Amino acid sequence: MPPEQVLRQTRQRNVILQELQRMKSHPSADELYQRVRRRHPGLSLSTVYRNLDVLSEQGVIQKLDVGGTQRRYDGDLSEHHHIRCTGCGRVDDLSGNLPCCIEDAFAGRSGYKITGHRLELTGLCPKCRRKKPRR
Amino acid sequence: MPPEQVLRQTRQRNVILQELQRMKSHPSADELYQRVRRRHPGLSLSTVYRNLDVLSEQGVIQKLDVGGTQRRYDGDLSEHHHIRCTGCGRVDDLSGNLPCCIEDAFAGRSGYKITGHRLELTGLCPKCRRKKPRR
DNA sequence: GTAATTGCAAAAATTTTGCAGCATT
DNA sequence: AATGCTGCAAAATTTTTGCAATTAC
Repeated sequence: MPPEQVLRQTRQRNVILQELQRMKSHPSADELYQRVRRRHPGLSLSTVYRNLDVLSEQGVIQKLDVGGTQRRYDGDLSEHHHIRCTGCGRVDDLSGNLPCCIEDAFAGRSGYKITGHRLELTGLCPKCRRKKPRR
Repeated sequence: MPPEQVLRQTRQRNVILQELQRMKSHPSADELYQRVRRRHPGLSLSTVYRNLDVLSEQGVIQKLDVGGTQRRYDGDLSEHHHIRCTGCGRVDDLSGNLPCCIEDAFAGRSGYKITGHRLELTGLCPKCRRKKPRR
């Protein structure tokens, strides 16, 4: 087991974290970079990336599963949801649909006109369950 | 309004679609490309991309929202879900959580050990609702 | 014949990495 | 002093685009 790296406090890290926490939206690395830059001109984009990685590893922020790495395609148009294994990244289908009362309950106050929903469960698939009892 | 482009049948398009529909997983463009290549060596990756675009525009397949374009980050760790506007791409938060009976109902037969879930609703935000009454 | 489609190569966009110097502990 | 962090530049990855030739309709 690695000796559990200790995070240091740097101006860059602080500004990045502050700015992210204050933004209501869910910015991409570059959007955040543009913002942070105003308060800290010298800062580089790779520092933003590196900090977002570290901070999400530590559970201080979260990397949304939406966006990033490769886009995925599905040839099956029937209503179904997905379950993604956090161990190996494999994605399986879940049949069935969300009761629409749930949809309504969430959306009621948002002002949106709802057109669809997607539920993604995360977990460990049977294979990874066996492999890593920890985590 | 553009004159509604007519899709043609090409060997490439057919193979790409067939292969995607037959795969149980949710491949990325490149994974699909590697596969399709075996049956159709000359085919190029850009053709795969272009077809995936066209086919999903036509609603023949779906582009999963997971992955692609830019990764997004969230400084808010509390349990909440998101609603994404299909008009302008804006993402808002929805507070509240999914009753865990729902989680169980979906996951029961999957063999996964569930660790989390993410619900993403899609719709038109108030602004886009006003702008485009159509679509 | 017309317009959609393809392959290729080049470009764009996004993310990761190597490295030398700097900063925090 | 030790090692984590930063900036920069370069590389790697993923996706898009221009263009001339080909193909479906």
